[in-house]
Amino acid sequence: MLDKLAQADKIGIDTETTSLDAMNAALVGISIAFQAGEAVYIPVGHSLTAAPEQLDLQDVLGRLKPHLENPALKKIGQNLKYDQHVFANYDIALKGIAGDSMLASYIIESHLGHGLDELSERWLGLETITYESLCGKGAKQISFADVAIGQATEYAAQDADFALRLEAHLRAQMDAKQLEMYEKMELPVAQVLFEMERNGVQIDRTELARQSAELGAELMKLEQEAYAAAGQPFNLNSPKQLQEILFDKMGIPTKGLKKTAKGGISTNEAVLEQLAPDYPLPKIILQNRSLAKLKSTYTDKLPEMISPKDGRVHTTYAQAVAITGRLASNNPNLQNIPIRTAEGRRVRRAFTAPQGSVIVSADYSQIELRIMAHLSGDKTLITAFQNGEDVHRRTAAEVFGIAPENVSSEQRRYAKTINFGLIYGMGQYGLAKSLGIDNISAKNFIDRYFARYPGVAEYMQRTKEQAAAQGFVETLFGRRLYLPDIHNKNANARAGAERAAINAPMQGTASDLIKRAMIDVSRWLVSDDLQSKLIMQVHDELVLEVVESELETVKTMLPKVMAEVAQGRLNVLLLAEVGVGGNWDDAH
DNA sequence: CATGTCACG
DNA sequence: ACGTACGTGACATGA
Repeated sequence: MLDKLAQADKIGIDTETTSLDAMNAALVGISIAFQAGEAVYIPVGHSLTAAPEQLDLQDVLGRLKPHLENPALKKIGQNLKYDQHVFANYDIALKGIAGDSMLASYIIESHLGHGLDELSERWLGLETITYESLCGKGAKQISFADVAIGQATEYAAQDADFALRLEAHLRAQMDAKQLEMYEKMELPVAQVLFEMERNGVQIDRTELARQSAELGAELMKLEQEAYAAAGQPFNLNSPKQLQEILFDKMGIPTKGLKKTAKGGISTNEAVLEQLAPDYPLPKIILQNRSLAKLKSTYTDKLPEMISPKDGRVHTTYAQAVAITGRLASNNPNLQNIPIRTAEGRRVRRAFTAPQGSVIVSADYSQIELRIMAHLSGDKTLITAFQNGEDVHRRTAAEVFGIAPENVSSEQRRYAKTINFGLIYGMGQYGLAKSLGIDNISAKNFIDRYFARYPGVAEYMQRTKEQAAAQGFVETLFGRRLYLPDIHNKNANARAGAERAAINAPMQGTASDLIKRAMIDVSRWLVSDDLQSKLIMQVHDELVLEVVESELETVKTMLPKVMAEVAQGRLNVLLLAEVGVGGNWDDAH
């Protein structure tokens, strides 16, 4: 096999491990495919009962390392970022990553599944051996290390083989733009994500423990208050029990209250806010919900996720989940850390930089609105951005027919709501609700908006028509977003697809742009030999850990690099705003 | 495993 | 009669 490896210029590769958590996974075996239908499996970590005879792990890795680290030997796999972490756990830097079947599928059909089993069936018509068929599922699942060598070999070798075949097949389906997105955007981004995941972020455990204790005390008080208001104890965290207390026991009228999908009366925030002026319990529940969320999801949970190896938290970025091209973050999700309320925001004080470093955050200013200005070609909107105006104020001035300096704060708020709402395809109903005005006024307001911004109205219309005619819309860089429901005979589903069609090019183009920024920032840090590192991405924001000696350089260069990613492709400027601090809150 | 709820951009 | 602004992930409950 080593002889073959020395001759090969491209291989399929896959690892079998003890865990889905890549940075803590131990190797069980490695499979390598040389061509369609030809692959080997090297067991190195099976239990003795599963594989009585195995080569020595360190010996195997020592012999493979030069090949794995050889950038000239092309590696193809399924979600190679995972395998890259596994190899990195053994001090092997996987090089020459030239293709990834998961990312290839994502480029072609972001709205469908990208699992290897599913792809093999869909594209190659090949039935796969499933992981579950070998290891079972749920509580009774066994470790891959305990799978007998015969079965393990079939399974593992097949995965490397199918990934190799699939990647070639999918690559051949791409047009020139898609191929460019794949090779120049998604594959390089995967490398940046690998680095960011590996870097992790330092979390102050003591700070979170303090907050947990405070929240715990507050929650105890609220619990007692709730029991008193309800006249009996109950589980505040149970929507079912709460519903019984409010609408059966207390007999609160349910007329006009929102229902859940299953037809019960909802106890969500909007409903409780509605009831709060008339009853004490809803207000208590609202406070309880907000604090309980902070405690269970953030202040209690994040410390559990700190790696004992380096005292840092390592998220996993999912690159092929969101149909618009956005990333998603999980285990833990670092893209939904609270910011909107003061109590929630405190969680960010626990995201810290080590001694001698600071947190630097840079976020794109109104990137989706700028993209709307570009895509619609609307002169007024574009001019406002080019002149660095306050766009919401300008919108208010246009729509209310007054001078910008005479716009009241309420008028500006209206304009801001409509500017953002349009990005999501909001209608008069939604606008009326979020502004607290009636439908007719909302309709009026929208009409005036479109009269002042005819380019935007045309864009909305054009996008819907394109979606209906082609079944997909595109981002500025040619990422395709399919809308299967655009011809659904259910009017609600169809309307939903139309709103998605309007939103997708804006959200998707913004995603493309920040992905380019991540690639460029990463290359700049390497080429300028800086120690500063990317540690998080939150859709329109990049967060870095910056050594103090590099702070001035980063403060100057980071927004510059981020603003230049669209060079020549957008008819509006991009602006990135930088903040610095000892923690993520202060960096905002 | 489904449901309801709520955190983010 | 229903739903009504797009895209995500995580938690607690309860069947």
